Amino acid sequence: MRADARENIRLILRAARTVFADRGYEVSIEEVARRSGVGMGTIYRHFPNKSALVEHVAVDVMAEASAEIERASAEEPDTWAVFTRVMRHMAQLRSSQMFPISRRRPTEPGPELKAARGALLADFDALVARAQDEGLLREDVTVFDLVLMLNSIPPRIPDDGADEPSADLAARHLGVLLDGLRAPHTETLPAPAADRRDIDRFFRTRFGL
Amino acid sequence: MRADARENIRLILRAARTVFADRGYEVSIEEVARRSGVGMGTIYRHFPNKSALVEHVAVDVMAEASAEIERASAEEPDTWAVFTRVMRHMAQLRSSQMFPISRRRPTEPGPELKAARGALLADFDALVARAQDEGLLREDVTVFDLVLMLNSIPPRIPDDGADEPSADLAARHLGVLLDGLRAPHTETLPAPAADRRDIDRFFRTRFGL
Amino acid sequence: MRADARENIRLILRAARTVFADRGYEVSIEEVARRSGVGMGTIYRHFPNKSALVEHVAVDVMAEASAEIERASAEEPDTWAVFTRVMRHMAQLRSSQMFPISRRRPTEPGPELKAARGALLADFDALVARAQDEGLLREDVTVFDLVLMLNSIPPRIPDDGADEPSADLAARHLGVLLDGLRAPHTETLPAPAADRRDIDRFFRTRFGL
Amino acid sequence: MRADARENIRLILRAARTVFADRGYEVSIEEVARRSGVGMGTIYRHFPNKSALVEHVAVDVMAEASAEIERASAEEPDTWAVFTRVMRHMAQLRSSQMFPISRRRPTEPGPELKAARGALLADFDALVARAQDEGLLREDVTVFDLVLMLNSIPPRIPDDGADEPSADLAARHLGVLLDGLRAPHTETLPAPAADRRDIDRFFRTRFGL
DNA sequence: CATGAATGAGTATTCATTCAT
DNA sequence: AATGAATGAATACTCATTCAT
Repeated sequence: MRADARENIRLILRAARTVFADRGYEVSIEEVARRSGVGMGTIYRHFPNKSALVEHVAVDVMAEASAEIERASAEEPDTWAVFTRVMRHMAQLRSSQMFPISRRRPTEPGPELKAARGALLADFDALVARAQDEGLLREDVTVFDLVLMLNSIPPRIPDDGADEPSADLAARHLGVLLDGLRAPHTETLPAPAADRRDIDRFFRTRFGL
Repeated sequence: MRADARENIRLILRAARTVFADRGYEVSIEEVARRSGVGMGTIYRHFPNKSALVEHVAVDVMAEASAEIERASAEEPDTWAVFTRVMRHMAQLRSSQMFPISRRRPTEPGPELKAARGALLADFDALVARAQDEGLLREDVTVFDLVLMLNSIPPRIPDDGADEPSADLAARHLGVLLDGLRAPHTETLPAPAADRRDIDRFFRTRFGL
Repeated sequence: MRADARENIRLILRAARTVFADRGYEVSIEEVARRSGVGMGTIYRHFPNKSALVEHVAVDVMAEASAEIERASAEEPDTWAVFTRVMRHMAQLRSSQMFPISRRRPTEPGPELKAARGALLADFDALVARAQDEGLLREDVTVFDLVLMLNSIPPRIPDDGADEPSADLAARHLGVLLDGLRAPHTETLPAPAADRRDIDRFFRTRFGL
Repeated sequence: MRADARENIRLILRAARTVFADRGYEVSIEEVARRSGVGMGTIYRHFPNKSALVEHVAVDVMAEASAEIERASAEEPDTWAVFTRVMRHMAQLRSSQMFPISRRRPTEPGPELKAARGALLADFDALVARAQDEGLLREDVTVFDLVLMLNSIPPRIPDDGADEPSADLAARHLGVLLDGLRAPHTETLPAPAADRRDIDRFFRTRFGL
């Protein structure tokens, strides 16, 4: 692969991540191309279709999240500190990109996405189990709940000049969630209706991918 | 107004509410028509354009939420019981419809929507203040935080026959949130970056309306 | 036929004539109904479709034109005075309605229209021949030229309050035409490419009917 | 700009001019695309909307008319010859395209259109004034009358195979008009109801643009 | 390889016509 | 007989994807 091609892929992925975060998965490929500084055709050379681009961004974000779990586990002495740091990191990755929502007809995710997702879920689940074992995290939540919660944190809205009052909202939202997740708890959660064995189906119905 | 016309409006609003909840604001009018059992033209007879239909649904939902605040306040002896009941109700109204999200160019909301929204915010804010005064609800959240939180609760995904494992997720999510909202709390929230005086702008940037 | 039905037909035709004149043949039936003060269904009770309504208006106007030819011939001593009076009358009937222009797929005109058109053409042709025989009207124009000319006179544009500068334009246009039609003349006209035997086809391609 | 794109623009404009002339401004973009031999999307790549396409065609035609005024003024020795040549040229440009008629809600014309229209009116007005000063053209007509007259000349109707008897009609119509415009004259025209200072308004109410 | 022009299926909206009230 | 609500075909416009330059 030529150096400029590799560089273009980098540019595309960086722009896509930003623009998907700012304006959602529904932005046109032309917009992504404009922000990348490359032509539309270049995007299609490297990604067979729009879903593939979205998937690639998602895979990158998931890999970063996995890495952060590992890093935090190594660096933080306290399991709750690891957990909150990971949660904050994932929230900052702009969760709406991590598990991109599209109401369109869902597509079957590619193997890379499945792999990255599986790895992330496994890593995250291990952390969750550890925090629960230590009595820090309430017992009645699962990694699936957490993924949905992270995904629900409102994305930053890009300020178009004026005083955009949104920068803090995500952090405040996350703070409340963390307090709610800490053991012990008062509210009793209804039991999960089903166990979440069919991960793919869960994500496919929840998200576009 | 003829009886059948009134009935059709009811059918349209009911179908629109469901289909918007299930598949988002981006569904085509044709789909709404199909699910209503009426023709597309019938929808356009009663609603000048798609935005008007969305607004009408949103106004209905908000009015119901306002009514529920009043009803719960009258019926429940305990302020926290009022609060949780209202939160549960609003979550069940499928919050994603209450404040419909669209990433498209936002349109200026009509006066009915502004009125319903203003009324709901005022009613809800009074309840929030009461709960905070009584030391039940953490002091550092505002009605805007709550609106965003409600809106973030994952919508029910329609089960297409198979074992849809989502029915419980919303309730679980809300349970965690409620625990996080209860005073006292551990996490310190960052101060709001700005006060939310420009309600219209807040909603316009956050949601499509 | 009930008296109210007959009255409704009158109302419809009157409104249709005005609104077609003001806003063209493309106005919706709903608009015609609104201006008539009757329901859309009533129009369709009396006229099988929109073309039929247009035809009926056209037939009425043509009949009036025929009547005016007869009346003017009886009242005016001078043939040129007859001719100009008829031309002015037909221009005032708002020629664009007399032969309504529609660029849509032309429909086969009904027998009434053909009859009224044939009668008018015959009457008008007789007048033209008389004026030409007396050396008043240039020899090289035919009744078909005149019909097209009348039809080309710009309709009055309804003034929406402001100072509409159009009231006089039609009269000025007609004045120039009449001077151009008077014998003798300077310009030599190209010979007609074909004789106009297929009257129906001529009108069908020229106009919508 | 790529060569094929430039070629496509040329094809589109040529087809649009013809099809607008033949069937009016109301033809669908799909029809224009079919006749151009390009896809609909290609038209929208080059023209943001239908009005822009219509305007572009109109601007082209007006520019050609302006050029013809200049050319004729340079080449013809006699002012009346210049005038008739220009009139014939403008009639052949198919006046219905020069000032496109649409009964739909008029749109504000773009700056290019206003400029081209203003330039053409100025050039034409100078010629009219010259012809009137030399006593060749009747004094009581204005450039606005002439524009409307040109616009009233019936467009060529495309012959769909059969013997279309219309090729000569426009020339005959114009001949009569020219005779009517030549000084001296017999008919007295009513004074203009208003002077035509608001050119934009005049065109906007008369035409669609 | 990169570019961006071309394509055409999909969507919101209008309106002639039908039909239940 | 009158009404106006219901229908759905037609049309402007968008955007994912293909392909000529």
